[in-house]
Amino acid sequence: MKLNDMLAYKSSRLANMLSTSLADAYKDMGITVPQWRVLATLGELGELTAKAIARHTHLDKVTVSRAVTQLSEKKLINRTVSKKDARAVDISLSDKGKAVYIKLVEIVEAWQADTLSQLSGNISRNEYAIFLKVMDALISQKSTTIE
Amino acid sequence: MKLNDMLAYKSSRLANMLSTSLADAYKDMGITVPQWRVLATLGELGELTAKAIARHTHLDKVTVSRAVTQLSEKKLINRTVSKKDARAVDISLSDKGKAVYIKLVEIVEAWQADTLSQLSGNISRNEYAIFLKVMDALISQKSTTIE
DNA sequence: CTAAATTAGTTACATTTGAAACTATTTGTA
DNA sequence: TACAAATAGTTTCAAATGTAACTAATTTAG
Repeated sequence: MKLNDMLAYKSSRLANMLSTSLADAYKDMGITVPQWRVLATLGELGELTAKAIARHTHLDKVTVSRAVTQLSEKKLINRTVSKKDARAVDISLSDKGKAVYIKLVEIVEAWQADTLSQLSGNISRNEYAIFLKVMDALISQKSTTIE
Repeated sequence: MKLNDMLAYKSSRLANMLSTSLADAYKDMGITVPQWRVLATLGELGELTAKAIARHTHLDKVTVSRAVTQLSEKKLINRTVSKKDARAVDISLSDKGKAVYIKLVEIVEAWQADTLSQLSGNISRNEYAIFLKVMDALISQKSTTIE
């Protein structure tokens, strides 16, 4: 078996390339990957605790804590101690954060549409759908095995 | 668009899970991911310079340099200054390195076979082939764009 | 009710990683 | 030839990331 046929190697290479390519598209906004995942989660789900964000983004709680601190320094989120549990912090997008989130989603959607359209010569819509299905199957297999 | 529908996010999650799962399978051997990639390349292609290893593994040259140093300390590889170019180092597997490589390939193949067999309830052979094809198409798209 | 165990989040520390600077050698060019 | 530019590989430094230890609050068991 050759390195290029190894599933873990190939998917790690793909992920690196996609992440780099996408991060390039939004690097002007001064947002890191963990920060983007936190913003995306808050934009999608509204007010959440740090723990809930970690669960949804699959980021480490330390990484979330740091991203939240950084986003707070940029005034993109609001943090208030939870009424129900004084250990927890309720986190939500500020108005400025909402604007950044909307802009980021536009960028990500454009990047993704562009990526897919460049694929369309070689890969059909149906093949791409199968690709997503296999990814999901692998993710759910490994998440029940490991997590 | 939701986080879970984002291609870069999903593929990064998949790569993390696969890498972790596989690295778990060979962690007893005390080999790191970069070390494994170097061993796999030398096992596949024979004697190479560090630069050639970096090109084939898509690892940074610094990462290769360090992995090579570590593998040399473990006596898994031989390094000799190249006859043709005194700046370059020819690197090849030692006998001990070959034995470790063979063992590692067994482990990786078993892991991969197991991963695929667990998939077989939901995903057909053909669907899996399409998955690989789309991965390759994405990788080659982004490698011409970026690298 | 109270003490032990658990939980949310942060901080401290060690490890990994890559960019930039550096050394030694080779190549290209006048 | 000789000197500038390029190249192979290493080392140094700073940034990112995760583990473990920690603080403060909550839950659970007796």
